[in-house]
Amino acid sequence: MKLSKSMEDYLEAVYVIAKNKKVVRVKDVGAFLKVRNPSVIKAMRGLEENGLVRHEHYGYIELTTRGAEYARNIYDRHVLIMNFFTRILKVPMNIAEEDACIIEHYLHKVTMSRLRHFMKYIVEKTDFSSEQFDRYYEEGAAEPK
Amino acid sequence: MKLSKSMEDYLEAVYVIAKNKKVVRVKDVGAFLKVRNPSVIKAMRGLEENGLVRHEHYGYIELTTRGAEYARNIYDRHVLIMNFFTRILKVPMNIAEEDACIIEHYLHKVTMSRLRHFMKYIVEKTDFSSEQFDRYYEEGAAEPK
DNA sequence: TAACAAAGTTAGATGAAGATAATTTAACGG
DNA sequence: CCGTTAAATTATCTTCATCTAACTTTGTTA
Repeated sequence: MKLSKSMEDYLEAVYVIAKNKKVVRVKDVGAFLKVRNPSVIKAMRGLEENGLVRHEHYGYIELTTRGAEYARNIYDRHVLIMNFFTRILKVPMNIAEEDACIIEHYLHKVTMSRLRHFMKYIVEKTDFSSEQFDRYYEEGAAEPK
Repeated sequence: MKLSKSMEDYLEAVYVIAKNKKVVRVKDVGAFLKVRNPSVIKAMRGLEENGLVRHEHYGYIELTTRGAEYARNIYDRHVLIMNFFTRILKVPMNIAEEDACIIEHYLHKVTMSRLRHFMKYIVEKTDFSSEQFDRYYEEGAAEPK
């Protein structure tokens, strides 16, 4: 089963909030994703129909086992992409976060796998240095392409 | 002015088709993007309102100067991302193409700039070898993470 | 314990992006 | 120069993801 980007966002939000807050409420998800409550409700209904969350009427939101698996998968992608952007490319945090939030939903499994290995490889098997690259970038960024 | 992903796709399609075909027609764009003619018409109207294309009734589609600039920008992103995926990560063509088609619309200018410089840096200033990485990947891909 | 505030829910509207079906135009061959 | 066909266009519908406004429930507290 493959969710839409939007539904994946809601699922991931529940996952992330649950990691820090014990219980997850509609308004937490809304605040996290910057959407209104009715949007959250509707999304939770969709996720519930797919057996990914439980949502008690006027109550808490919880991930099912399957939901947690799916969410962890998305979140791992998020972290991997973030690491590539911030540790290798040295993109500023806030920009990396924005970019990761979107493309985490779209990159092919194969691309993710190769990216994961690439990061390991470049650190362990080459003389690449992110600090040196950063200096190189700062010097050359004026005349790009 | 920032177009939606969908509108950028249409604009880029016109640009790419125009590079190989002299004239661009509604059905060419439809075939390229795998959408029906009415969707193309509606999109062209939108691009026209933004001064990015000209579309004669029952006639050809052309980019304006501004449209060509915008389209070239998207296309350059596409090529850059494709190069990263295929030449560095060694992701198979068809997968790289799919991924690039989507994320080209979302990556921040800064991220693109850093990626561009990174590719230059890694090739010119480190001992990274894509062939060697490919071997490393094939050996290690069985036990990921 | 009544009532009030905050959170949740429902109903219904909007806008984007696509589709189908029906109509109109263009253009070419007999 | 007329008719056929392919392409373009219009009108209308669907789905998705959001919103606002109005209502209900819950839980706290005076």
